[in-house]
Amino acid sequence: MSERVWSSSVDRLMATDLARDVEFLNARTRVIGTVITNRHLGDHGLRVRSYSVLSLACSGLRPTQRELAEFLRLDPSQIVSIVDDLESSGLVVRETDSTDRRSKVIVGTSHGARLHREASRAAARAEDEALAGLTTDERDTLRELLHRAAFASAGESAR
Amino acid sequence: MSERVWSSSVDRLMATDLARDVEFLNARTRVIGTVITNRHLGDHGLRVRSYSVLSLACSGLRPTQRELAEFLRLDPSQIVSIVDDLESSGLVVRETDSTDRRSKVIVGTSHGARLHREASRAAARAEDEALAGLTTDERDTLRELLHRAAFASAGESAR
DNA sequence: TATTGTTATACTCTATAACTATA
DNA sequence: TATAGTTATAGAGTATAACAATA
Repeated sequence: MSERVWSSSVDRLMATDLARDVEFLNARTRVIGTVITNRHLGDHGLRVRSYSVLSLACSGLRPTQRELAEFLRLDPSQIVSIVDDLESSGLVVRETDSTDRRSKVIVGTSHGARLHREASRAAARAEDEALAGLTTDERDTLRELLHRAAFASAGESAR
Repeated sequence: MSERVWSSSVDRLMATDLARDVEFLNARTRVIGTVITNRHLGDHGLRVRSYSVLSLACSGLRPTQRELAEFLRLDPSQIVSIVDDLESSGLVVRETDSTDRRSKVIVGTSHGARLHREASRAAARAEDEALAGLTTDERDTLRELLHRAAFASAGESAR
């Protein structure tokens, strides 16, 4: 069996209502997951947000900055600095959309694609570490339910 | 059936690997959930973090600030300012632990308990809104899996 | 010596408004 | 008139170190 890893202070409070609150559980899971993932991605000079943008840039779908912002739920102005960093590192390039010269399409370079392949393995290891304690089936169920929650929640189109 | 609420830009990118990444899905779900929950809690002058502290203070378990920090995965110094705010609003009080005078136990006042009852209903409505699209059974499953992920992930006891 | 709460500080993340160039 | 990207700025959240009181 797995050993106890948190102090008694923590499981003493697990009897509270808050410990059954999805918003709280989501927040706590995310803090833990982000710390672990940033640590793994840090070996490749990336963090969660920059990895996400690089991943979409290397998907072949040629997203615009506006699409990145909506998908990642970040403000368009935040995308600017993330793309600036990735571009100055030679991982992605901005291409002006030929059909709408206002839009800029973000595409990964060959260097970016190579780094993304390495980083995605690091991200997978981070996920594996963060979800230790869940079986493979349970991880798939969690993924499916989070996917629905992340994309099906109506009405909250923006801030 | 529910109508489409996100633009085509978003579901165009749902075919990417990132859309199956638990860390990303968790982040997106949390952003949506936090926005919704903060909006509901704002009617009572609370936000997610202050509501969490108030909730534990009103649990009857008399948590110390250190316990709050570990359970909520916040730095002890962050607890200070949250408790300062709640205390200056008359919602909680600091009581010096009689068995260890270094520790301060945070307990809700009667005013705090009353506000917490109202706020917990607001939080429940927020959860209901954030998880629209999931059935009751699915919400319970999500709650259970997040609970395991939030508390079972070993090794990441602190920074 | 070690721990609890506290203060101070810096850094990251998030939110808002205004500007430019294109449509 | 509206939209994509950009800049600037402020606020919220997070991380780190040092200190006083107590153990």
